[in-house]
Amino acid sequence: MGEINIRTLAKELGLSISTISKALQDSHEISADTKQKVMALARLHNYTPNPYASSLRRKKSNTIAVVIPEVADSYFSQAINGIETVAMEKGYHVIIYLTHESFERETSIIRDLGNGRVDGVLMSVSSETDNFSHLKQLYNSNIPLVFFDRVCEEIAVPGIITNDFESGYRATQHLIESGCKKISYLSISKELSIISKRLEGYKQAIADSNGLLLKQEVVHCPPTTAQTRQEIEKLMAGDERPDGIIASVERLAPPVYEVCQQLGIKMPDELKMVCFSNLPTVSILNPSLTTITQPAFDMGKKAAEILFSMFKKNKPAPYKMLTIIPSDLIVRHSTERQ
Amino acid sequence: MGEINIRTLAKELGLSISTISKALQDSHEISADTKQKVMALARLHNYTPNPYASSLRRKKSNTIAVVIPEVADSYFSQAINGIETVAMEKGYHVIIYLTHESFERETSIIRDLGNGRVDGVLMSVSSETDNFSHLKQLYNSNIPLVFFDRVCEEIAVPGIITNDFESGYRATQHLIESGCKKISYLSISKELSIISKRLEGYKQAIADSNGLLLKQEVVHCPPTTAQTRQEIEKLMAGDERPDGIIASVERLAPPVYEVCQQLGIKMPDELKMVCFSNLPTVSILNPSLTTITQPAFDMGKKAAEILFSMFKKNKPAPYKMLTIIPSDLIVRHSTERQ
DNA sequence: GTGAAAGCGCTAACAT
DNA sequence: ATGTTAGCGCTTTCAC
Repeated sequence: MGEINIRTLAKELGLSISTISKALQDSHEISADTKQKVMALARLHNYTPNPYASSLRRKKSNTIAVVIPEVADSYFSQAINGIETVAMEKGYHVIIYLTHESFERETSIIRDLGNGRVDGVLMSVSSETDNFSHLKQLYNSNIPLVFFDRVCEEIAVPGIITNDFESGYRATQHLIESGCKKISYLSISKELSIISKRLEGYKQAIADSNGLLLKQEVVHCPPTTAQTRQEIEKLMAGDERPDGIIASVERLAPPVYEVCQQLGIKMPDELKMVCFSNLPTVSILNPSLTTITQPAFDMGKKAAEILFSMFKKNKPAPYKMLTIIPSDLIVRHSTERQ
Repeated sequence: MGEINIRTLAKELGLSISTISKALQDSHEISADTKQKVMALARLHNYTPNPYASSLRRKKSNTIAVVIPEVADSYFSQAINGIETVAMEKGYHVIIYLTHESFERETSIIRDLGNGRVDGVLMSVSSETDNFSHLKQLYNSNIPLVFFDRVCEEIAVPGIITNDFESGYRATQHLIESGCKKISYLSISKELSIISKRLEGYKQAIADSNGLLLKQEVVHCPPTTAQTRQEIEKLMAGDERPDGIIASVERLAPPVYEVCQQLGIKMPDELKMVCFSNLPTVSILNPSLTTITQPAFDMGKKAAEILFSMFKKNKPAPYKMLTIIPSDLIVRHSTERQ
């Protein structure tokens, strides 16, 4: 830490500490002349007030936490861009915490967030999370909390989501219209709100397709790539293999392509797929991949905006308000009708 | 911020403030019995010491900054995972700052980092950066700094890099061996160390292929997707279009595929490409993409480890030490010889 | 328009 | 083994 502080500046200018402080904050109590001098000296020394002293005194950290399962994921990294846009604009700092889909890590991260380190928390819950006491505790410590994408309905705070049910429905309907008779749904969690809503949409679409005799099936994909790959091999090597797949998150698409290549299954002839994905390369895959594309940047941006609105004390807390930003179904070759 | 603090605990237990503080730090001065009671009460109230008060007193923030151009990039997001692994283990917090390749943003971020907010900085410089006074200033304020990937050679601090020259050489050599006669190099910056080293490798490989009469050409790709797309269209629609491309960063690959599709240029028959990329989807592209794959996670991890080693005062500063972790050339169909 | 002084919550000498 | 106290660097009342 630098050895020059507000006291040094005060001495150097023959002014009091409080005058320096006020001048640096451009207070109207201070004469233009003094402000000039103070600012100039501060710039000269490359001085900015110690953020920890300032935060301690003000009881405000100018920092928010973003708690997500993974950063190497196009949805989350784009959401971070949205969050960072508004944080930057407001002069806030963003601490990133990664749970790697582990309940234990999530718990220990959240428990460390109630002590004033951050002014607010933006969060997407891990796929393992089925107990919410850590979140309730955070909620009870009165620190503003906003969920995005993977919300937790047990906690009465705002959430930014996309139209997951409808997206699951449209994806499935699209596969049915493309001629699929047996559609499998690749899941990653029984707990996650988004995954189950997408699943409900899928089920509803199948139910609504009376008379088309569609088989349905939910395949649970484990967290590691290798395990997921095995699960998909098992699925595709079986006698009753599907002719349509809904992949509920982007990391599930590559193993499907790989298994198809390995087993000589032709897409879209023998298998059609829709994937929830924001990857920039979906359009140049072989075949190009039909996707449900989420408004990741906008969801992150909106979540941050709502969090910042909660910082204004006078404003009433937006109790459990849900903001829905719709996703797009983008049709490409992986679902082309034969 | 919570209203319960160390004083509350002290009163509640009839002990002094300092006893509480020491007990919470598991000091050997405190009896096992007292520790028990203190820990229990702290847990009951979900109390942890105010990090800002603690940081102010200790002159240590337990926080590091990661300054990168972009997070929605597989290299940087994987590097963050490596950084986070070691930060988590050491009980450190990670603040992310995004420059979006803007020199101005980079400068203002760095200028705000000399005041004790973080104990150290990990950084990859922006492609616009050609003046290093902000970095020198940070260096002069004695806060530990480590570069990874995009290092700045003007500053005498450690850097973690990969074998960029050799990778550029091998990529080019591979294209030559696959029969290319005119190889274009897609650049994103004239300043960036990594880009120019890869470029030198490219030039050297061409120079070393005496007698094969290879044409070379460097195409500069602007920051936006649309502009890059135009640049590549111009390149590929021209009379003397290349039969080989080295794409120096991953975001340059999709537009090449798209332009080829649009103009009916067949890969790898009429155009072969090698791309510096860590995208998980390269193997399922059409055709699958030959890549130089960087050890992103390991580079992030190593950078963090070196930064943490600099925190130990007794250790000598690792003056301008360069750590090189090699990349892999992974051959796929985009460079298949006809 | 400027200054003196209290105190944010904590840690670490230094008592005892 | 426990307690007293100074002070980290800053902001903010309150006085002048």
